[in-house]
Amino acid sequence: MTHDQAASARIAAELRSRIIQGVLVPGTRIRQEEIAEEFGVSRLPIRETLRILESSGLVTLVASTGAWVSALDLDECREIYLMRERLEPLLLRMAMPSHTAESFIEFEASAQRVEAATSPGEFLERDHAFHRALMAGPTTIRLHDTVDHLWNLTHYYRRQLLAPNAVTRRSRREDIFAEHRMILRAVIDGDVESAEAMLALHIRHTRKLVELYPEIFTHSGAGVPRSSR
Amino acid sequence: MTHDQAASARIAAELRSRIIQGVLVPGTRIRQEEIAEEFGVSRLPIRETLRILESSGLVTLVASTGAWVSALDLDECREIYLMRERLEPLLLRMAMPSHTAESFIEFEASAQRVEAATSPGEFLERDHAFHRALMAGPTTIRLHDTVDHLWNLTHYYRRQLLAPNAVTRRSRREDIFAEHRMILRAVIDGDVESAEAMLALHIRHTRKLVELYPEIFTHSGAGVPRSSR
DNA sequence: ACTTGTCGGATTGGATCCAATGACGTGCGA
DNA sequence: TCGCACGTCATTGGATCCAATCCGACAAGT
Repeated sequence: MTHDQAASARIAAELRSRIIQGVLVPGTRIRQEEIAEEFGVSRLPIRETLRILESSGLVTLVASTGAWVSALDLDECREIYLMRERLEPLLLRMAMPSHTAESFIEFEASAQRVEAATSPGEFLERDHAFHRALMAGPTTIRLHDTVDHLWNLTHYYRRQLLAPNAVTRRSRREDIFAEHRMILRAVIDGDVESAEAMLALHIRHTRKLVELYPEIFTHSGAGVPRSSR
Repeated sequence: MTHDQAASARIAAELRSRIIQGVLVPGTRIRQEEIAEEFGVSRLPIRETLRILESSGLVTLVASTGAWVSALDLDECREIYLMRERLEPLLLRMAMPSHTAESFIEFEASAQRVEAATSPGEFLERDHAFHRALMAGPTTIRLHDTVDHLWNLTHYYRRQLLAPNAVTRRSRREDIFAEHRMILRAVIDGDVESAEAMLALHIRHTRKLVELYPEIFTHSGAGVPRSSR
């Protein structure tokens, strides 16, 4: 079939993936023609793609000038974490009624996979999978999208936090595992209040860690337009 | 100047305004050519406009088929209210440190204007202004945008709730005023915890009211594609 | 030497034109 | 009379072409 979905949406998904995986570093310029050539389409769908990414905050575009991968500063990152501290517990609460005994087994396995991760990339991937599994509910599309969106916005910096510095990785690693187990325990017990509180604390701890390493927000490129949305 | 901002963004803002003001009813189809002709531009910027509105959930577009103003059902509306119950108190908390004595005076005046509103449209307008004023902070762009977005998504239904039925309007009116005053009192006292709790309760009460009148979600148009995001 | 004005290339924004897909209506057959 | 298939038509999706804007370099003047 010629287009199982619109080209703009498909390319937007691909670019989003590159941005959150750090292939496209915040601050780098995006030239329409370059992307168009790579995907073998005209510039037109690319323009639509950039509008989509802009309205979700991943790309900052200046009229008649160009598009850049949005960069966050520490305050914005903190703000996003604060939002996650409020929203993810809510999402977890709404997902919990639909969990079953089979879900719990899968959650345990997922938590095990996080602990068995050997590389930062693997860890990030599996950690995200664990959180997504816990909060996967049938009837919360918008909330789920919002949470996913917030996660995407900070994914690059989370990776920065883990990748270069073995110290931050070591010190926090065991804490994260313990927190995961406590969240999982509360979920299995059906204790909504504990699960919410523990998940909020989990995110809060990560935020505190981010605030300890503000140097990950110093992008070398000086002329990077800041995000406007 | 030929374009102080991009045409797609300008038209997106206009259409958004029409949707939240109820000029464009949820479920109505949007034909690109029609809009293009009205604004005196080609279909191209309209396409970008629709992508923008889609990614913010106001418009649902089906590949090669068309675009419709997104319609909510009761569950989605409840979900959005639950998100607001979590996020708006956070935004209020973050805004409070920047408030001054002059702000307080303006808040009082704004609350008075809400109570003096004579028509449903006026009431909605002033109520929104009051909430926005309370939560206007300098350093919370993304949170503010998210809250504003959630507000937009339910604006039409809030209007529906007030407009036709004098009973719901009467019964809740005094409660709303009282809650506004209690929130304002807490804000002026600098009591963050009370302000957060009271605002959450305020939103919760409105949600409960919405849940009492599910008939506002019965859109006559049968073939309306549901929102996917 | 530094600032300022101007010119040129590169890049984005928009309009028109063409192809492809989905929907609706009609006609044929059971 | 009802159901299915086919053909036409309206509408969307994409490509190419043209105009407007912005950035950088070069040159001239102070």
